[in-house]
Amino acid sequence: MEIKDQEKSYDPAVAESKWYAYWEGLSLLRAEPARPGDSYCIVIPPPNVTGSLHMGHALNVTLQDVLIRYHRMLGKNALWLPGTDHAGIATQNVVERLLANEGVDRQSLGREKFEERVWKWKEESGGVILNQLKRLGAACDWSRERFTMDEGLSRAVREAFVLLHRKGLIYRGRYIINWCPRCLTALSDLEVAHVETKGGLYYIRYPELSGRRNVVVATTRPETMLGDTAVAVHPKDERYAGSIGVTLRLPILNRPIPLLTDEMVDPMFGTGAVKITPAHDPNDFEVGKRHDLPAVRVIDDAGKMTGEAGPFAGMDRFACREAVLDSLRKEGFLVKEEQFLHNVGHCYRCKTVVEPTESIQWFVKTKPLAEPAIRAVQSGETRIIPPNWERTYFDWMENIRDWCISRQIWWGHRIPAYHCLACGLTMVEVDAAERCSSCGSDNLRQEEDVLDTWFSSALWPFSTLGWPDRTEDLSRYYPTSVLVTGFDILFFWVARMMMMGIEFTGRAPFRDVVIHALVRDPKGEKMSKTRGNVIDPLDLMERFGTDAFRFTLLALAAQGRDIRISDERLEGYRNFMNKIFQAGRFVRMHADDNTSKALPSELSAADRWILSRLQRVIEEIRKGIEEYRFNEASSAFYQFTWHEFCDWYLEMIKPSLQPDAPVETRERQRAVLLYVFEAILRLSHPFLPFLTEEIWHSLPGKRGSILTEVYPEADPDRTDVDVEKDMGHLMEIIRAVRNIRSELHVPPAKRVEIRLKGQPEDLAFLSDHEEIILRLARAGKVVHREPEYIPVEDATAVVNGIEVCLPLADLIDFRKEASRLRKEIEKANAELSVVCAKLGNEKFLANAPGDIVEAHRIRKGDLELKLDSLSRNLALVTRYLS
RNA sequence: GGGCGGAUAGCUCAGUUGGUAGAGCAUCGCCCUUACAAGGCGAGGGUCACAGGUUCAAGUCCUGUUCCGCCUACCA
Repeated sequence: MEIKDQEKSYDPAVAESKWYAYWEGLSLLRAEPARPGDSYCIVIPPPNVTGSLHMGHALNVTLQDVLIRYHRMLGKNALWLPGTDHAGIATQNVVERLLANEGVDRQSLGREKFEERVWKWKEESGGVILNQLKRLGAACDWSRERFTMDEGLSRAVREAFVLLHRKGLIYRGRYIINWCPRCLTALSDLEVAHVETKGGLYYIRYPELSGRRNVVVATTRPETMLGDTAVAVHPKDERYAGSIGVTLRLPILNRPIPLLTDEMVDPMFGTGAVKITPAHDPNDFEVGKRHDLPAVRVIDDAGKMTGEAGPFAGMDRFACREAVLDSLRKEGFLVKEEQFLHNVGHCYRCKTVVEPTESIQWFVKTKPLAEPAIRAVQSGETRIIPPNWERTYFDWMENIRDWCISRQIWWGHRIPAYHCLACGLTMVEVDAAERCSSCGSDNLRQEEDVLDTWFSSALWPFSTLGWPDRTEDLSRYYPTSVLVTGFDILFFWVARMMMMGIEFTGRAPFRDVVIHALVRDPKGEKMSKTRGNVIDPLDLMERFGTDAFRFTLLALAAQGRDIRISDERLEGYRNFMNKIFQAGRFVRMHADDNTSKALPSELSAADRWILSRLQRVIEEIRKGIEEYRFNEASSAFYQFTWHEFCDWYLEMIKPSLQPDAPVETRERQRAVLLYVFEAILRLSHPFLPFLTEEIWHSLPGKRGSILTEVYPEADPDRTDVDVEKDMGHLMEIIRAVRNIRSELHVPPAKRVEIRLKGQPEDLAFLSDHEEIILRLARAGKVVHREPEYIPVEDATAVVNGIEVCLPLADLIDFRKEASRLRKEIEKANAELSVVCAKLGNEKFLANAPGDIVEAHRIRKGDLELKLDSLSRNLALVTRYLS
């Protein structure tokens, strides 16, 4: 596995095609509970089996992969457990569509055949996304892959259901729920998406039976009037005081209904009178219960009007709305129509308008489960990151309502309840019941409904580890270390895992919950199929390489902010990948099998400088990863690798790598070079798994996978403040010379002389490292001048009290030089006045900390010195001009 | 209705105990210098949305305003 050196630039396809198989082949991704090390565990948010990789997955998975690889390199016993979710309604819809293409519907196929068909589909197409995760580099332990409907997890679901039922935390009853007339199932409150919709507000006159007076009600859904069984007003509403208790006549159907009072009514809205439809409105349902009103279902499961709707029976609910309005208009009952903006609930899977409907369903009683889940976050047992999501979590948990968990679909965990057809008893059992425990009849029928997909998802962090069995994995890896997820499923999933995790294991399922951003298109719009602005991660990986793609996501992953992905950004990081690759080539040109792996004891200033910088960047990167500030970690790495290691360090050490350098110097230099570069690769392996593995194997020496290397640790003894300062000055001098050369258009080939003027002690370090200045500033020689030296025909700059003079009499355009100096003076003056203003302020001197004041004083001195030199030099130049 | 977030260089965004405003891309010069033109070197560009306040000192803390997102809610 060698890189061909004739390749001029990095070709990601080559590296990406081989290394994943290599890791898998060596079982490097497999976790072993028996191995030592603190455990570090992540369970993947299981993608839907119907899914294919989108940007959200890519970001989510990249973050987790960074964490897993990082902690593995730290020596932790790391497990990343992958899997997929059966995604009840979504999957059923997909397969139903396939069947429709064949001209078959699920009813005619029958439940059993249909389920077989879905399983078959799952086996054939369900694995697509997992292979896509591999392309991303996800270092998951595939030997532990799970599926929410595999045998173990299904048993966990039944077990959980039974335990909750025994505790009275699952119940069955007739309530109003959200019904999707297209999916033909109940939905939980969360599965209803509210969409602001323009509609009408219709005022309808309900006459008193006596005929003397009328009550006018306002409604957005006139068709439901057919199911009205009362009209309600607020008890303190004086407008209706005289009418309370009278009987009204429901228009069209002419049904007598009472006028009653209820606190729920807002007297300020509409007319202050509300029509009550207990069968089709959650509020009305409650009112109906309080007043013992009949509930009349006028809309059936498919959204068609029932026989109760009289003349409208069989009509679609929306057609009926118009028909009812027509009828009311004709008969003079419609007194007013207004435009009205309100929220309409839609099925989150198929976007059909949801119909609130009264029916018999199963529910989880959530309050008792929510309380400990709230406490777990309050106490810090689980941390939510960034913490501003805590409030959202608390708000939802504190106002939680019971969770409707039964679904009238076929694909999912069938509820483990058995109805006795003989005596009517319902039994809830983990294993299929054979006889009625009350009457002994064997005429039992299992509940037809299946569970909400999110019920099994709620068990995911422990069911995947073997629960309800007390497995080795469970005790080793639970509670898990971190959950990485998007905020869109905070309630659907995170909150419920918290509740169930604590209920069944006694412990919150995660140490940390990391909430990351949404990935948007370059214009900042949410990607969606209907908008047609979906960016395919696989396409980006193809075009820019997986590592560049991952690095882009990481660099943009600032906490609490959405990500806009764009080609420009990817290009930049693709170039960075190539930069690292080229640096690898450079290292390979010099280091060989004989190069020492240990750092030599004797180190040049440049070596000590890069090593010192390396310690700092190691700390920054580690801190960034540990605090989930991936953008900070990646940008620290970028900055160091490109602009310090490549731009400065490599350039500085080139001479000592040349054949004419003394052998010992060369060998020492090679050792340091290899050492630092290896550190760079190890540091970035969690970000750039393919590139680093590729280069790692190309370096001299026999090597295993970089995946199993130790992550660099900062060594405080290698940080060297002095050398950082000295080298900083040296670099500034070089920059100053380059600036002058560039501004004055000195020909690149011109070897200028550099005269450094200053106090001997300030010049000492520079004179020791003249060769670096010569090389990087393209100088012919460096000469030191006493402070008394007067640069008559020189271009000049001032850096840290040292005057940099370039004798360029023959080359200088003195007008340009004068304007360059004026610009410098202007800048320095502006800054000086700010600094002086502060130092002249007594309150500043009295209140600001000593080190700040001192820093200002030093700054002032520097600026004055600089101004002094600059203006003197300007005077010289202008004299020359005239 | 409630909550959360955003407004900083032409564009996209960093900026965590308040202490001299940063990056990438784009722009403008110069350069094929033997790792890299997917490159190197240099440069220009910001009254940090607006108005107040706290402080010696505010992009950073507080209050209010405007505009833009998102989440949530049983006003028919």
